[in-house]
Amino acid sequence: MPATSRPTSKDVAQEAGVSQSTVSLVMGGKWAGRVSPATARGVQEAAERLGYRPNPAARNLRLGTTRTVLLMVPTLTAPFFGPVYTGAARVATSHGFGVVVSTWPGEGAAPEGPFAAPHETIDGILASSLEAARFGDEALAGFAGTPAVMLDSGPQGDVPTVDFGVADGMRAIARHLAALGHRRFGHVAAGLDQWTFHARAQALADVVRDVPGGSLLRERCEIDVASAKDAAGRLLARRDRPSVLVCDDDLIAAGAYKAARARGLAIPDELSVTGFDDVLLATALEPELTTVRLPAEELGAQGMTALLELLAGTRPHPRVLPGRLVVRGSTAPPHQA
Amino acid sequence: MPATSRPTSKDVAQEAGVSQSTVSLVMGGKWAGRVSPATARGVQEAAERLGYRPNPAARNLRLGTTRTVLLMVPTLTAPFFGPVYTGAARVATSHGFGVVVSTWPGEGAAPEGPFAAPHETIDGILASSLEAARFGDEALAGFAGTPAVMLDSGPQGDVPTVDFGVADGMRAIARHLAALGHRRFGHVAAGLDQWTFHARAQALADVVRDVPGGSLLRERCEIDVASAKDAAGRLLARRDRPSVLVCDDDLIAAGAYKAARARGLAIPDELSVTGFDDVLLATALEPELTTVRLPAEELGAQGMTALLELLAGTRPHPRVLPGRLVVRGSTAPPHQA
DNA sequence: CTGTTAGCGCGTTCAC
DNA sequence: GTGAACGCGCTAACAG
Repeated sequence: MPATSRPTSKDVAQEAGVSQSTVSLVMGGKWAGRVSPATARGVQEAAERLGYRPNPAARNLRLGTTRTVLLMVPTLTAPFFGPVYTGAARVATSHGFGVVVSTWPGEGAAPEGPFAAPHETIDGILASSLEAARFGDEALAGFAGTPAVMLDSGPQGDVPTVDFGVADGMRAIARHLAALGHRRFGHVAAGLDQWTFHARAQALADVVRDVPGGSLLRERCEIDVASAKDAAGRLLARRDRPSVLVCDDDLIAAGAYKAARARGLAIPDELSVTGFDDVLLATALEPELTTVRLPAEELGAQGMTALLELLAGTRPHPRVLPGRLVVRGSTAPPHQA
Repeated sequence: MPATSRPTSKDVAQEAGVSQSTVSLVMGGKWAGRVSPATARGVQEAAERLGYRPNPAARNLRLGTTRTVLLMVPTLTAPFFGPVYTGAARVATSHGFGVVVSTWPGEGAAPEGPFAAPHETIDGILASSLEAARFGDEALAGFAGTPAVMLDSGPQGDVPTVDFGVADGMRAIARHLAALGHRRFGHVAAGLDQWTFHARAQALADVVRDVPGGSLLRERCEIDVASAKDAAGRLLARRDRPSVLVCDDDLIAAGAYKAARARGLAIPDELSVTGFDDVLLATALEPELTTVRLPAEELGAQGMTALLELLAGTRPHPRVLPGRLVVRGSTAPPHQA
């Protein structure tokens, strides 16, 4: 056969002098007691010799399944989502599944037809960190029929979820700060319409309300260092300047560091700063950042586990992954002004 | 039909009262002058009503093409590869292609059969940052037949490549440092057997050799903050301590910062530090890092462009993307001891 | 133990 | 302008 096109199972059958079905059985690895060892080895050798590999498209068509799931994330540029993939891929691999990643289609890219995103043939979807604005159109119409699990997107109607215990995490931060003696809280909040950020804001407000003499100011920003620096700067410029900046994300905290430095405020002696997520950056900063560790890899792993259950016909229970307060060097009792 | 299984083109045909081929023509968008507008609209409405989407597996099998390419990277946890994906996806999308990501199979995971990595049906492969050790087995046997482009893996035999001008970048750093008056160079090198790191080491050595009275010490480490801190610490503990630490990666530079801080050395007054890549971290550090900006997104974009050319039958020319020296606050003339 | 047969859903001839 | 028939490569029944 020409070298230009790949050999098919028919070619292998011919080469080995058997029928296609025998080839299929041998390649499928389930010839135990159905094909003679001699014949099987002959087939394997023929396949090897020809460099044969089953055509996945044909296999998928016949089987109606691809053993592949799609992980959709808002972006791969943010440091948070790499580990999510890693966790998902680990679990998937151990069950003979593959994972492909896609990012949510951008603003401009009008999805042609319902759910144009994956060119892929997939068995299920892991949808991470969905924006609230997307729920209506996509989560319902988009996934149409495809088994899906939503990650880090808050409690949903009828689709299984895996979420972080962000409220508990934020409360832990706030209580840690209150115990240190802080009263004037500044919240540098992510300006994204996502469940997780709403939950963080709510939890922080709840705790501060119960702090005697407690006050809370809020500024919103993008999740990038420059924007966060601006927002933090606005907070620090006030006469009633907060003694602590509670940031919705470690990246935002990095911006807060820069704003503090720009005003000559020492961390943690004159200003405490906290982050959220505990990405790599948190320990690269000086001083190292007090933050809440969100088990991103575990999110991917648990999500995949739930999706696999779903594909197997079981209805997975909702999962909540606790965040853990990690106290490092960026928090201290407030400066006595 | 039952709600459990997705509608097929046959269902649409029946619903619209036409034949399958008519449906195929209309859905394919090429019914210009072959199907009456009235019929076409009827088909489209029927498809809409049923929520019909062509079965990708069947389409792939028939067409022999998937309009999907695979991007393989060493890891998604490192901050560098997100932008690579973004750039590749941007170009692919504009040509009607999709991108799926995979990481190189881990050490333990023995690839079953030749190239087990993608469960996917793909038209081509973008292989990024291959380790030299992998070349023999994978690059040759692995891609067997599949059109591939190698990214950031150095010049290859017969497969098209896109690389960074890392040697030029490293020379720019070294000359910048030499011009500031530095003589004692320390190289905190990544202990990975990749082309890019060999090229960096070579370029640095070349420049230092031509610096009058120049000396060069080298320590290797993993690409993570803790390991880099150790390696940098070993360099700083020497009697003939370098006046500058040239780091193979921004992450490594972050470790160098910590080592410096641990020894009470002020950056840049008592010690200069440089990075490589210019990831997000570079501007989050204090002082901001002097580094070489590697256009990661452009790497993905150019790689995809080359792969698309390859798929179209053209032989793409090798591409080299220049790195640009970005001088920030972490470099200064050496301290007069 | 092995070979023959049928059909997954689609796109594309070729008749009408 | 439209429909019937065929085959992509594979696997699962069923015969032998």
